[in-house]
Amino acid sequence: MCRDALGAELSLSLQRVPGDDDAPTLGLEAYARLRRDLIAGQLPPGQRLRLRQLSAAYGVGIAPLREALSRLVSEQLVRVEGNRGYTVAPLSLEDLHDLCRLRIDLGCSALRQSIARGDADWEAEILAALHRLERAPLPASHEDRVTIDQWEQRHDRFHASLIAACRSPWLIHFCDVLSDHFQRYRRAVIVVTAGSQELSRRVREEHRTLAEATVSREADRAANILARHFEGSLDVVARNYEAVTRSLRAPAPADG
Amino acid sequence: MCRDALGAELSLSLQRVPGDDDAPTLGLEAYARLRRDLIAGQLPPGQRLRLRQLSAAYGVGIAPLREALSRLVSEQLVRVEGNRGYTVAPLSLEDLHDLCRLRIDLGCSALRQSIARGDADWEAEILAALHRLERAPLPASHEDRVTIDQWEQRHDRFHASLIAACRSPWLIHFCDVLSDHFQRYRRAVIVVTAGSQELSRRVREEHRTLAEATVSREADRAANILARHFEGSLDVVARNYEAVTRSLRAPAPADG
DNA sequence: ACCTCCGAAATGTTCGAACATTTTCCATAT
DNA sequence: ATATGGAAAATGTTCGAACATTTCGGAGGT
Repeated sequence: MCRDALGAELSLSLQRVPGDDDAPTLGLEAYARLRRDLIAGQLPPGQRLRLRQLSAAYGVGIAPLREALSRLVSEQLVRVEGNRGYTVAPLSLEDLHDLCRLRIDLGCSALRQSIARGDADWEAEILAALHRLERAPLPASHEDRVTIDQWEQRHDRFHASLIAACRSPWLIHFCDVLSDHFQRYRRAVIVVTAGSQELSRRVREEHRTLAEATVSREADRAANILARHFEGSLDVVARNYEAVTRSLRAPAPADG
Repeated sequence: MCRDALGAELSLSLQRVPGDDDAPTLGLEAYARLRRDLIAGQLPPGQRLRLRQLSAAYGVGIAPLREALSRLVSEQLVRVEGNRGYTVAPLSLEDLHDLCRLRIDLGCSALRQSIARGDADWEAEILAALHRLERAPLPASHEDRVTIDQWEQRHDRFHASLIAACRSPWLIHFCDVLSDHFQRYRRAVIVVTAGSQELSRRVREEHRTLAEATVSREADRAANILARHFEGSLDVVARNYEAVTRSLRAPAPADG
């Protein structure tokens, strides 16, 4: 009986339940890993993605790699040219501004709908996500990927919780897309935000008041805070982005 | 000299110019063909996409097929489950309503921006697209794919021309996504629209006044017409969709 | 009659090699 | 020196076979 029970348990743990979607194929794993590295900026914009090189780096064959890259092409994180391979999608100031304008539009719309339709569980999730975000340490350096990853994950989750009750899967999807793309720009400058006491204090305050206004159903105020929060992020990122590209375009005037 | 010139011309026509992106790989061709068939409803919602079967039908190997399907997964036209293959994404009434609500929101927003920023070329394109749409014959039957394809193509192009000047690539992209998905629902009932004199006359009138209001820069009126045009399409499709699924769910009450 | 187990068939996944295209680079001619 | 042509290398693409997983169906037991 003991052996039978053990056997049953074993087969159960190996079996796949109907709603299971962990899907442990190499193609899907490669997709997740590439996506993470793309958004985190580990693979620099414009860089060519040579297949044999990627294959060695990620330890998977070319077939699952191409599958993963194909999905990323549709997500606009990767570009493809027939017979000339894949490259990391470039960043640009125009794209950044377009991204942010729409993020404000869609985000505020989603937030208003969420406020109109959310229940107590939705409110609870927001407060929980806010708490986790506030407890996440700010990264001290560009190299500290673990801390950056954790902060970004909790930040994403907080913003996702705000609009989770809007009952529009497509709207949530589009907000996610924009959020992921914006993260590529933000990752480059997160250390700046973290380095400035003034700035990080302001951002924390914005998150707090945003959660407060949302949970207390003040739609206009919440939407306003969200819009200004996004505008503020754009400001920081754009300022820094300009500085970076300027230094790349022109030779350094003083210390060259 | 004659031979040299001929040779030069030949090599030129075979060579690829820098900005060329026709990309004649099997993977990209399969992607385009599958996408067309998915949107046109040739591959019914929910149907399993067996690889060897598709491979035979489309005359390409499994590798390029998986590439194509992976892209379609990201576009939400196909679903994938690890180790259990691909299926055509299902349709649902909830999805249809979500789709249309957002189509109205984003479409009107894009139209307003387009009206604010468009130039004379943009106006000309709208009038040209409207003309082509009005000259497209309406399909007489469900089987008449050539006519349906042509009408849908011109209809898409007309709506695209309206928002082309909004200067927001992301907004245009999202509108395209929604438009493609909505087309899956509309295709099923286009014959109904075409069959009703009353309905097709009304739709034509809507397109005409929409173009007129847009070109004469009456933003409020144009946005209003567009919203009601989308609502009207939703109505026709939803009514028909309900009828179809009802007849599938319940046995026919009279002639069973 | 129902359930469980197990093997066979079907199907999805991955690899390595073969093939095609693009890119690089060097020899040659102007 | 610069431009041209074309081999050689690098890279992208595709195929067919091998491998893994899932699904189907029947044998055996309760």
